[in-house]
Amino acid sequence: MHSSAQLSANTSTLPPKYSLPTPPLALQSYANIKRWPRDQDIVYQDEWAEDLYCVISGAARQCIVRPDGRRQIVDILLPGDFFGFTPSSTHRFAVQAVVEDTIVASYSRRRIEEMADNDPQVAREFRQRLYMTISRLQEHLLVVGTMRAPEKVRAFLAHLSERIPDLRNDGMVLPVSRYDIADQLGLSVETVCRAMTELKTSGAIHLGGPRKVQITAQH
Amino acid sequence: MHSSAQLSANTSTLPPKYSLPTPPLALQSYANIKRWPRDQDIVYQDEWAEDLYCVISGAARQCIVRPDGRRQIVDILLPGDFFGFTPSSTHRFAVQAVVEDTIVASYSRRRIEEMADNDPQVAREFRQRLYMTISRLQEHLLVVGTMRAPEKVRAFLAHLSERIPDLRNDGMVLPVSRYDIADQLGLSVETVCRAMTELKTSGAIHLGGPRKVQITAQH
DNA sequence: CGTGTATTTGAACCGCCTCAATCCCTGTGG
DNA sequence: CCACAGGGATTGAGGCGGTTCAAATACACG
Repeated sequence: MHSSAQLSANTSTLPPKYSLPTPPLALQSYANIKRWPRDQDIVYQDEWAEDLYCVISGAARQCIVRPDGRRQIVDILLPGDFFGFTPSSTHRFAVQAVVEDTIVASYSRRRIEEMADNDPQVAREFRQRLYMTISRLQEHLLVVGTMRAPEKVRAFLAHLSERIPDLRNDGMVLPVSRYDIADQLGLSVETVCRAMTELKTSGAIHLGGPRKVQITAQH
Repeated sequence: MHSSAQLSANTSTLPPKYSLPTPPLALQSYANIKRWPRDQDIVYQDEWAEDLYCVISGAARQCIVRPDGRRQIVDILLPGDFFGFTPSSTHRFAVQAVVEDTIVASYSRRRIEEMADNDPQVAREFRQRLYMTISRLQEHLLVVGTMRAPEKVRAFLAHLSERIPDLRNDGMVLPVSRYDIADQLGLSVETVCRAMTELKTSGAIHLGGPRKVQITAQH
């Protein structure tokens, strides 16, 4: 019954920057696992907020489409990332699978709250996740607010490479399209492309195909 | 001993959008209250993260100064807002008083965590605050990412007016300068000014002095 | 191998930034 | 009481970065 032992032991010692490696085992038995096709809505905009979610594998985007058609991505969600937090009774943002067969665990909000009430350790881990979400958002705000296009893209790639779990020696495979990058950074697709080639030319990154990026150690 | 009764009773019923009206009474006895002069650092960038904070009155900005001198404000903190959350062991961002005599309560992080462990109700309220912080950041990201200057300023004013506690009939008194607005929206001061006069001209807002703004109901 | 989508490149335009100057408001000292 | 100083706010002119529109290329899938 007391499930603390199953938790990844990293609530007092401080975890890596933006994500915890695994979904919380303590909640495993309550998880409702689903597999999602690409571009499918996992959470609809303004949907009633009954569940919380954790990405198991793949990737998702948390975004909103404004009346004028512009889309803003507020967060890219990778394995281990929770989403669905809201102070309101509905989800303000939609969440969509970015890659085919994205696997997501969902948990009854009410049940998670109950578990947190009964097990301080669960509550702690939960808070830890919330801290990381806040940290990620703030860091992203910094990028969107102060940088120019090539810098933005560089920072985006750097942050992503820190968070991507299966990082190969020859670089990473981008889970997202240029459009996704553009919509997250507040740029047009074209500008993202230009920034990308500029970074390649300047030697900041190496491109082995549009989705295969390696960040160069030095400038 | 059991302090739940003192809490503002709004953890299951859902609270207003971005802030809770009062600081949590349950923590009152542990609060370390301080008064801050304008522009003073309440939290230093990269300072060791031992405390959590709650604005009692006045206002504060959470920001960072980049190597190139550009400043980004990631959050404006008003009465009832908590700050100091971080998954790391240091504070990534500085927090400064925006208005003279800003009053801030600080709490030992460790002690708060202990209280949350012992009292589920405290933990719940705490999570609620975290949700609101996330919500505010996401909303802000939306503004910075998708809008153009006048729209940004308009949205900023709208959000602020929803959060400001002492809202007078003839509008609100801006706690922040044009520079603060600029640094939060990723604009230059001049552009903020131009946007401001444009909004005034178009009738979207009414200005009774630089710091006295009234948002017009229509358009 | 063809079709549709993603990515990349080019050219012209526009919004925002920079630089500069002026105005306004407040506080201070003569 | 007024002159002055200083910081915030505003307005103007010119340049640059990013957007938009258009087109070409690369790539994945049937």
